[in-house]
Amino acid sequence: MSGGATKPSARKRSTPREQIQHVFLEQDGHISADELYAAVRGKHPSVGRATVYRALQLMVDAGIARRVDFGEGRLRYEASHGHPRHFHLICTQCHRSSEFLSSDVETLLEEVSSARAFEAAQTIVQVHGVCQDCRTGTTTPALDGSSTKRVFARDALRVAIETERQGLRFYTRAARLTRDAKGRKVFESLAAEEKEHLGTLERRYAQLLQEDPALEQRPTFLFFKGAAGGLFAEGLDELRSGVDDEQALRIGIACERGSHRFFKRYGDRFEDSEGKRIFLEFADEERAHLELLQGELKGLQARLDKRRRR
Amino acid sequence: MSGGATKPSARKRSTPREQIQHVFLEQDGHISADELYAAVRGKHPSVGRATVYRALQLMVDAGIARRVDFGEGRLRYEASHGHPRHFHLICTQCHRSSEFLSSDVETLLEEVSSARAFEAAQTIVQVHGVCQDCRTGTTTPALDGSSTKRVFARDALRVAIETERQGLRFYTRAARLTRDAKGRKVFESLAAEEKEHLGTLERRYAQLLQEDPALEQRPTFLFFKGAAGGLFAEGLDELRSGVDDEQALRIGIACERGSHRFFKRYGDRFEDSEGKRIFLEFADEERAHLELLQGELKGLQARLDKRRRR
DNA sequence: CTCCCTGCAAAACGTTTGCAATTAA
DNA sequence: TTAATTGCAAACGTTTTGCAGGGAG
Repeated sequence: MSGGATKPSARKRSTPREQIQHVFLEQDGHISADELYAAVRGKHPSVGRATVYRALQLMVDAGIARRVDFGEGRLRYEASHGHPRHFHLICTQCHRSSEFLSSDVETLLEEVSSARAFEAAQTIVQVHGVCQDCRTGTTTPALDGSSTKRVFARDALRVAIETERQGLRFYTRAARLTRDAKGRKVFESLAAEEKEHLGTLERRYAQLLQEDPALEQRPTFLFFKGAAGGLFAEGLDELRSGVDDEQALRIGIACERGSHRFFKRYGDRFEDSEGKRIFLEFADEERAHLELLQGELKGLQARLDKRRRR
Repeated sequence: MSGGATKPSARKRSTPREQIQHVFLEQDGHISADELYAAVRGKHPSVGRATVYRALQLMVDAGIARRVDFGEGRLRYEASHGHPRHFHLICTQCHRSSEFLSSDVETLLEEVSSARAFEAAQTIVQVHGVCQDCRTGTTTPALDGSSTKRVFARDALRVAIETERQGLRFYTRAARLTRDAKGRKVFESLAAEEKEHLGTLERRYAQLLQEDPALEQRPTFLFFKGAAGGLFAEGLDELRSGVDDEQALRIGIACERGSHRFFKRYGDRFEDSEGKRIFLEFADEERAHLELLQGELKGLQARLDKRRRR
């Protein structure tokens, strides 16, 4: 655990540890210690098995690698850089695994932990079974590292775009319903803002598609449901049943707060990546809206107070 | 066998394999092979380690035991009889684990599997972290086998009672809204039925509490949310917005179908237990309601058709 | 007699450690 | 010089296996 901060500067061209790390990082998927040892031996025949184990341990400590245990009786390792933490679907026949993330599952598990006063540090979710390829005989190529990143960015964008759309519908409707002129203006400007940002997100999405035309066909990585989308939808429902200006503001505030929290929380917890950036930028956007609405609510209340006093 | 010398009369009454199984079944919680070996040796010193491993494998094959891997570098085993499958909260400090089940998480994971065309066989969910006791210094006694069963029954009853209550409210309101005399009668009789059944369930709950007065304080085992409760609640919402007889019937049918499916699916998948029985009985109840409503819908449509033709 | 079960010891397996040699600072 | 790093081999803990002895049908 000790000599962390100092860099083991150039002693040879590269030390065995650096060689191992280099070989590790160019692997895709989940590699076992022995597989890594073999790969390293291919390039650097003098490296010992123990050094590989020690290097893996160090990479795990440094956050470069993550240990995964599929219950095979041996451990596997995956590169963590740019990869969000995730769950696994593990095929018992071909022993390949595919990754996914469900923010809804994570939320539920947090609720369970909290109900038991349990301080969760790490969550392992594995679904063991038979994959599509093994059942149908087709062959879906495994995702390499850069594809995974793009898929993650794609899904993050989809969540953001979907939320943005719901936000836009919400503010358009709220503007229509609001009688107070100033309040209406706020909703109108928010709607305009959402529209513009929606355009930005959609352009980014299109750009991502250009980088990888097959991207849209790739299976979903990030599953979300109630998490963020549900919030604005709920607000929309409430708007439908007829509300006054103040209530509309309050509903908007609740939506933006929920949305901000969701994107902030998940963005913070992702590894550094395009997907992370998308989430955090979106969280900022939502917070700005939140603050605008909060200010507007105060203003509205002040005006109402004044009117009442007269 | 060496037993001949030590035990004069009742020798050879049970084979080592039976002895191991017997000792295994009287253990609580998750036991490792070595711990079981030690426990068996306490009663039957001649049993070999390999026989313990072989017996465990056979019990797993026979469905008596379940393997669990907490990533400690060794496997653990738990008795499966009467225990529903479940997820784990695992304390990294005291190495104890507690169990829970979330039907919502299961549902979400099924959706993910289905989206990936993955045929799920087994789902592992482990939350690693620090338990309440280790953080606060208190000591919560571990649940023994019979307590776990009672907690499970308690939670199953709670889900059933909650669903029943929502059903009662739903039918009471539906009866009030229905103009067609025959349809109203159906809703009224359904409401009466739900009321009576609710009483039965509540009596069963009270009885369970008598068996273990501390039962109500024990932490939740079965987490449920949208799964069943949400269904009737949604139906109630729809009723509120004003519907005609036919729509009310359709909403009721949707609710009962959802409810039936939920209880049937989970009941089927539980190990044999009080909780399982509660779920399956409830599923039957809901199916009966479903059929009644479907018949009533047909009748109503026939009457409407007749009226229209005239 | 055959067949399966058993206990013991040995092997297998992935992983860690002791140690002496090597290297960098 | 000192401290860290390495390769090798041995040790480690868990689990499986080979095998010969025994019991039951």
